[in-house]
Amino acid sequence: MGAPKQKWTAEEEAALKAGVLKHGTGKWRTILSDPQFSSLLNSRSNVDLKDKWRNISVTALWGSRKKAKLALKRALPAPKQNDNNNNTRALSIVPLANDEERTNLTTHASKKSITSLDKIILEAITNLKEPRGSDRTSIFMYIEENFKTPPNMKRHVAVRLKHLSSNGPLVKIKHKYRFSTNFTIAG
Amino acid sequence: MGAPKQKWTAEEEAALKAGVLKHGTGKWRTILSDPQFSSLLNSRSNVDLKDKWRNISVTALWGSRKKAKLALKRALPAPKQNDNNNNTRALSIVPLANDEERTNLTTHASKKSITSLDKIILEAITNLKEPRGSDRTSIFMYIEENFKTPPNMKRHVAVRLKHLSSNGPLVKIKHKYRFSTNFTIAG
DNA sequence: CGGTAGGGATAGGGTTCT
DNA sequence: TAGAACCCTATCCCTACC
Repeated sequence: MGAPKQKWTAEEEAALKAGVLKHGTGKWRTILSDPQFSSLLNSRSNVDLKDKWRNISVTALWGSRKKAKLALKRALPAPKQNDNNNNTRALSIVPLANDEERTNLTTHASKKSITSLDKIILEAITNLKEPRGSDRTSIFMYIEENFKTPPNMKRHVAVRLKHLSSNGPLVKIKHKYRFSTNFTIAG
Repeated sequence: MGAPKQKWTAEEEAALKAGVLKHGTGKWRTILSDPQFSSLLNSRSNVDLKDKWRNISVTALWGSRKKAKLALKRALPAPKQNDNNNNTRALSIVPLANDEERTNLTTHASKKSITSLDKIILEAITNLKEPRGSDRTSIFMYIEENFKTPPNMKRHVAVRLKHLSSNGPLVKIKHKYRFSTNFTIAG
């Protein structure tokens, strides 16, 4: 606590961007030592520069999509399960177009253009990183956000969840104080 | 998502308080990993601990002053040091009522009904266990949380900090990249 | 040691639920 | 309106690797 967070000012951010343009990314100490920037960045360390640049990059990547998501979230106060589509044609789930984004966030799932549903479910649970496991709704939402899905995705996912937890790599967790059942990866 | 709010039990709260006294504030993951507390807190995340500690601190800090302060805070966008209480009557700081808790959890501070301010300051720094020392604000907060204080406590503490660090057992630490000064116990 | 990359933790503002 | 629980993410810290 001895240190309140030191928020980046617009000037500092501009200096960092200019520094990267001049010296390239990964040259944090060089940027700091450049007299052109050192006065503006004198309260930052090379590691601070690296972290801030990472943060700038991430928000730039996600910026547009995030706003759409937030708007959606506000429009739907209670996004109740509304799966009235009984279509039963085969599943074909493919990753969303902008793969650089996904690659940033996933550690192990790669850019295959077609992935099996079970793998997608495991990826969802892994990346959601919920300490007590993820429930079906969370898993649905993750998949919807990260893959192009057919209208009956939820039904298929529910079937696979049941299968994976009865004789596979998933474990059901029923919380003491909650109603929903969560799923985690066994081990 | 599919999860009603999980209210904190008294046991969990006690475990959290004990954990903070043992490891210091801001050591949420450490507290969670400590076998002394992990079983009691196993349904909480490190972020849950942080949030709960914030709630505890806020409600403990302000009994009656709360509303006035909040109003003030909203009125002043940049809340500069505003200690306009120039009262100079003597300090009388006493430990908070629930001494069983404090005594259970602190190793050396005992239940004296009156403790000298210098001792309280050392207790604060010791128990906060901040790796690079604690700044005045942290010390103030610790004292306000653990003792019943008069309105001009901060002024007196500031005076004693200056004294203790100029010719006593405290050492000032000035961080390379920051403005605030921290204090640690010399040795 | 000094430097960078990347994972992970924390702080503090916001939001939701009761 | 308020308080408690929870979410979001910029900032900061730790460790592995040169």
